[in-house]
Amino acid sequence: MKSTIFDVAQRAGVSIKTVSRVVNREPNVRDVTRERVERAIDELNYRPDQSARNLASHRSHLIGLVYDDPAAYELPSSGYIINMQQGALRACRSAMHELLIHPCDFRRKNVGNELRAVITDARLSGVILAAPLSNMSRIVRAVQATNTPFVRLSPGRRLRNQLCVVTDDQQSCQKMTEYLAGLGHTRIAFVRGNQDHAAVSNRELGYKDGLQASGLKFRRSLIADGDNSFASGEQCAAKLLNRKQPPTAIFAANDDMAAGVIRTAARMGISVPHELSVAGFDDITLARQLDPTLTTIRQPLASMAEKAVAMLTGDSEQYLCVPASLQIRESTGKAPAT
Amino acid sequence: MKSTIFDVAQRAGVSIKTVSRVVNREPNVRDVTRERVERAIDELNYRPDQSARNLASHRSHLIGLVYDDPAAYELPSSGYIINMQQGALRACRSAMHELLIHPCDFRRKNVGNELRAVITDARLSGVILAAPLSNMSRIVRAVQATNTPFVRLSPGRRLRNQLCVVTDDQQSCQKMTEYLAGLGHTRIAFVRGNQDHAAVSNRELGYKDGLQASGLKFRRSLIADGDNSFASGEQCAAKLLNRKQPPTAIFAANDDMAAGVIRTAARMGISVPHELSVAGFDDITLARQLDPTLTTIRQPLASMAEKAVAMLTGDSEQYLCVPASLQIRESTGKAPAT
DNA sequence: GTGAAAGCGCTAACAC
DNA sequence: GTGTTAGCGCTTTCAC
Repeated sequence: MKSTIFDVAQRAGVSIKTVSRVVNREPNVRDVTRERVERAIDELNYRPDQSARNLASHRSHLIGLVYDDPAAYELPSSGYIINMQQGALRACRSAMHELLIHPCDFRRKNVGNELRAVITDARLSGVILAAPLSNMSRIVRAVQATNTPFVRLSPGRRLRNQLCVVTDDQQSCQKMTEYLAGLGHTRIAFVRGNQDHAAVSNRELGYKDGLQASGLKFRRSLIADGDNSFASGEQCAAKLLNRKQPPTAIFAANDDMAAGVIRTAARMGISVPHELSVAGFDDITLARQLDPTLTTIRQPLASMAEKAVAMLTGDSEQYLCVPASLQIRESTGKAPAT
Repeated sequence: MKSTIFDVAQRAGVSIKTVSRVVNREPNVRDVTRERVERAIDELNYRPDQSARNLASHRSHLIGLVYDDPAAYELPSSGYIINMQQGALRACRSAMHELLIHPCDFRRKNVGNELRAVITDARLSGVILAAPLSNMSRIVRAVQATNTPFVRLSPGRRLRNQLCVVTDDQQSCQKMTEYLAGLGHTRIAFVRGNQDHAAVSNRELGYKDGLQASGLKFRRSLIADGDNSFASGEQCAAKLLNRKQPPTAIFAANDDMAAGVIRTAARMGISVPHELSVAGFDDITLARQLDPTLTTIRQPLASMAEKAVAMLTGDSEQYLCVPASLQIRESTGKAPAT
């Protein structure tokens, strides 16, 4: 029924090693021979057995995608994960690898051991560590201990000799801030995200850069502390908008919080964007479903994951930055006339 | 470095076959022997090599989760997928299997062959086919052709001799309709979903059952045709609400469309739930973020996927129905006084 | 209850 | 350029 490398060799009149060479695209095969083998492969509908190949080669052709477990809390970040998966899958397919997903709750005591177990048990040939796990030393060390190549996604800050793929959080946030300033806003507030997530922290730096580049003064009172959740966005908005001198623009470090800001504004009878401009970061699906639709920064997660897989399966790059892009929609507009 | 079954056998003073028996929980091992082997395993930190085990046993310990590729179109169904993945992963872990995800665009010409290739190449030991792929005969046949055990999720209608896991779409929709009728609504509209998706069609049947059970007459004019998308929900709502006798309640076949209904109502200045009640199906994350929060039916996707994996890895059941549950929130209320 | 031996289908190392 | 041979680390079969 299922044909093996022997069947192919026999039919093509060559040795199994030659078949192996053809299958693995190794050199040292004459074109005629190669064609003959390929014909035999087609005729027999031969497909190499992965288990046998893995066993003999000590490699698994499996890439692990490790990310914060969404089951651990209530969060709408599913789009984030799906995007990564899509990018990673795309790259895996073209590199003849498979993808193993591994959501993982960093709050658990034993994550380190569990991670090590998964990686070694499955003999993963590479691991992708998504943010915010990528900036948690406990997690990174566990992966490192397995001696498996790994790349970190948005680790916040770069470490030498470690593969990583990032986006330009800081610069794109500077651009967004400058864009808001360009609309005439002078009191631009910023809603911080969860400080566990290093890349998100970088967004605040970009906000400050943007203020400076626009000749605006940074005011501590225009900063609010959120935790990346919708609810925290609502709370921060309430706090900011109840000030004697409320901001005319609020820039949130992620879209969920920005959505919370819009909701609170609506409840307070503040019209977006006429009285208040709101911007976010991520470009989750919700951004286009909100009313008004949300101006935000699109994080190229799928490309980032794709590049990460490529790093593990061939590309020799060590560090890659995939630029984010401003998505201007309905939630931002000219500053209201005083 | 990495220890093998030989190392364990040597240390325990037994043959490798006995170690194998212990590892695989096979019978015919004396307790003393078993303990001795287990101690050796611990001491050596032995973990069986999956590739070797798969090669020798002709099984892969891999379950494939196949679902409609979200990249194929613009859809916020990521929560749907994440939920399935979570359930499937949970069951895989307890059954010592791994999960391979495989988003797949059924609109492509070659899906059948691609699917066959993935399944046979990876030697999957089982496949889970999510809706709506589970009710597409082209897809089902392709999976069938591989002779790999598979279970269908929400296939719309049951087929004999085929494993499947469903939820009670029809009954829960009847309950929702009865609930709305119980609030005094007499003109309850229904927004149909995509007819490609058989299980979604069953929801309309439940709506009709509910009307009947409540003594209400079915009116063709209170049915609108959506396609599961947010935008189609908006359009259907506009159509329904512009009638001379508009409905006082709209029940949409999924949450995305229900969200579109709420949006349109807001734009038309119709207050939800005071002038209009709105209900959905699925209980996606968005349901709790809408304003007002959405009354809906929670589809137990994670459990369904979990049971599906269990069917493939041990459980001998053929058919399983996991009940859905009403989630009453802010978007439904008493019918307005005439 | 336990063990010996024969593969599983491939890759790696080296010979030719 | 191509073939030979020896494993990879397990499970299976069957003998004891």
